[in-house]
Amino acid sequence: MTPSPERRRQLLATAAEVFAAQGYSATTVRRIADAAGMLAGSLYYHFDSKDSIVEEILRGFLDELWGGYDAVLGAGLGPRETMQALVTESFREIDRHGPAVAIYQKESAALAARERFAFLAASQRRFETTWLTTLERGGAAGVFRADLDPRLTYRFVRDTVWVAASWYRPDGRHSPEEIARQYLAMVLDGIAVQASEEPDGTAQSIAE
Amino acid sequence: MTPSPERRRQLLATAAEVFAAQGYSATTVRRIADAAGMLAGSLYYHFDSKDSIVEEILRGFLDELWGGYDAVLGAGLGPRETMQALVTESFREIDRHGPAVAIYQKESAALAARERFAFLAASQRRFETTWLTTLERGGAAGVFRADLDPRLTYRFVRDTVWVAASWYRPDGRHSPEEIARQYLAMVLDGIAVQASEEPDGTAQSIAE
Amino acid sequence: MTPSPERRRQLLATAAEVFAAQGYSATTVRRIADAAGMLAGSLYYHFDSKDSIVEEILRGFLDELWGGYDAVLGAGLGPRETMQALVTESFREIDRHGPAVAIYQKESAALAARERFAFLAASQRRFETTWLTTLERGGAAGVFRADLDPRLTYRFVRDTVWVAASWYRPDGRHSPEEIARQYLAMVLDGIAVQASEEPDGTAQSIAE
Amino acid sequence: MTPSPERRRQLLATAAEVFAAQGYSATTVRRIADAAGMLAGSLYYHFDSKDSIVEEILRGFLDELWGGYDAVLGAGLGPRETMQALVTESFREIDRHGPAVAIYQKESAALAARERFAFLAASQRRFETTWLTTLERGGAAGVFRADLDPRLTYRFVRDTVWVAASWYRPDGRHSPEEIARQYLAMVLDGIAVQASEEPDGTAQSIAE
DNA sequence: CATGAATGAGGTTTCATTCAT
DNA sequence: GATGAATGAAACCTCATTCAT
Repeated sequence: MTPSPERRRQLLATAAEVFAAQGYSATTVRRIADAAGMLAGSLYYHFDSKDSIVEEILRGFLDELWGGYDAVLGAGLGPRETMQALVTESFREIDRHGPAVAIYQKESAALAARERFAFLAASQRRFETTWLTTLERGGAAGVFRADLDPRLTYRFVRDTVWVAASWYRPDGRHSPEEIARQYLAMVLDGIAVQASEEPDGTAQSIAE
Repeated sequence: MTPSPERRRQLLATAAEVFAAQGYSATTVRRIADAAGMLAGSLYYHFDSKDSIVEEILRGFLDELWGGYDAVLGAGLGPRETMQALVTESFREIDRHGPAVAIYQKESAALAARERFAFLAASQRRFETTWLTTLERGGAAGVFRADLDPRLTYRFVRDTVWVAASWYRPDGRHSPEEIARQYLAMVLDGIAVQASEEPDGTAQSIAE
Repeated sequence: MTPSPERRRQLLATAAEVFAAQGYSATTVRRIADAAGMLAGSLYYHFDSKDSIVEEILRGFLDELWGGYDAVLGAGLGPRETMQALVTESFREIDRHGPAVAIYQKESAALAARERFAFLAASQRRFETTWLTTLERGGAAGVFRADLDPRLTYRFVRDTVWVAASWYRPDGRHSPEEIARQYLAMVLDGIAVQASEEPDGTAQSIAE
Repeated sequence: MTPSPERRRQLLATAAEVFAAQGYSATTVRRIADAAGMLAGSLYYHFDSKDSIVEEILRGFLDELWGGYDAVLGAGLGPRETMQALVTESFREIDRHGPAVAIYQKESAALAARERFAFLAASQRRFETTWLTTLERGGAAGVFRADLDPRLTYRFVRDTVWVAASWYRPDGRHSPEEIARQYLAMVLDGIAVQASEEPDGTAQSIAE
């Protein structure tokens, strides 16, 4: 009836929600099965193990994300535009796969230590390189402040964006692009009123 | 239960480190005991349960933090100065009790749902009120931008600060006050070069 | 249940090989299905259960074996010739249904305790009677040594023959009759050089 | 009270009996625990896994056995005496650790395929070398028949001895040395009356 | 204070079996 | 005849917790 890959995707989505809500380790395989309307053992018809479920969730997320990032990085944009595009891309990913991003944010530090999840560590290194390069290019070009440690800035931007996955709800009133715009406004220009600033007053409340 | 509060504090510190590194649920009581150089069962001479260990860690953290926050809030500062003081206070707490903050950041969402940890939810509500009030005072006073949704800004600031606990190392080259200063520079003024800005070039690299 | 007895026989042969190689309990129904090129569930079109598969394998083996044994026992041979004929018959069975014999050898002790496999215990009793009678007839007739406990000799002969199923390969260089001949040479006359012996030098290497 | 290594040995002995009786795979960890008077989970205080239990049983058996074998092989005996000593040693091992030998006999073929049990395969190769060398020495010296394939003889002797572990009971009427003597009488001189033979009539019934 | 040994609940996983298609 | 998906029982194992010593 429903073709197999579709069922798999449903189950992965269900599992991702539970993992995101309870934490990977605190989530029992039975809770996932409950949420999917089946018995715990039945999950093993579709997946090898609990580990393989998160692995598939995280790989799917990273593959898609890097697809978007690579497109941005290959577009030959300036540093500020690159940053804007990367952040927008990230919020789109949060919009589409919020639970996967939340899992990534909360669990990858602990998981990355395990051989099976070495790809997480690899991806983290690529993130760092990507962002540092962009920030340093911006520093050299005079569009990003020179008085900030780029590694500190990198962590600031990285965490600030991903942590949004823990509260973002895709059914809110604003598109991911709109949220990205407001986030970028804060990250780039700060929340304080600047001497030269001309507030445009367009920002509105974002539903939780 | 026992006469030696110093041993207790050592054990709590050890437990906090393990919890912070592995996650609460993924940490076994035996791992804590290993790290403390004793057998798992021996921990129960000092503590009632695993839950009571995190509880004590988190209560200790929150008590200390609110001590500092209340002092700031009672000092009659302006919104910008209040914000600066709160963020500085937070980094001091990260400096002193990094693992506790990391646990709070990662686990409190899941724990808060349980009766025993209702104090976490209460504290979260107090956080929200405190920050929203400060941000709104700042908005009314014209020191914080009016074009940003305060609830979005609140989450942005909150996450941005606490998440630092996951990478901050107390043995780094900079004092928590210095890190707070740089963080505030980013949050308040952004990472982009502003038209009116006079970079002072004092920021330096912060060791991980 | 089904019209194709040939398919059934194929499946039984496949199952017997897997059981012989891995042991009955350690063999999963899925492994058998894999070896047969189908899914586990599909086996249940042909057989009622895993138990019924071994049962059929073992019954088939014992029926055929007793057919041969009964022919020998009814032929009115002397004890030494009876023994030679029984051993030869056994090696023919090993040749034709090696895996079934190996299963019988390894699993029948454990299976025989179960009601369903009572026929194994019955067959074992018949074996014992048959061999003991033959050996005792031979003792009385002076063709078998009188200084050996017949029950010990029985076990010696029985195990010595059946255990060969675990290494015998039907594609070796020697016919089962030839192997039986050499085995009988050892069992009857020993491996030591006898004072009166006239070695004929005909024995050759037997392929594994 | 009872010191730890002693408890361990008790548990291993209990486990060995159950494994020998039911087969490794068919034995549940709970059955072992039942036999030991504890709960299944409690076994894991003493052992890492079911696998590690058999491993320890088999290693213990092989270590002890090779201790005895090496002493024999280093004694500079002739081939016939070497064979007699090895068989006697084997029956002593069956006497002391019957269940371990039975497990070895029934399970080692299947287990040896697994990395963890590679030591079984190694030991099997050493067995083969040891026996083949002895048999060939005997063939060259004219004490073992030259008309038999040594590899066939090797299997015959090997199986014939070990398989006795499946019926031997240490509380029987005969010492292991006495059983070895009778077994050697059969293996060396056969069960048939030889032309030159002088039966001494000393052999008696051996209780099962 | 700490250990060694155990408990008991529950977790992940396996597996024979069923059944609609 | 076979598949795909699921069931349910039971397997192995983990782990917080207890307690006599």
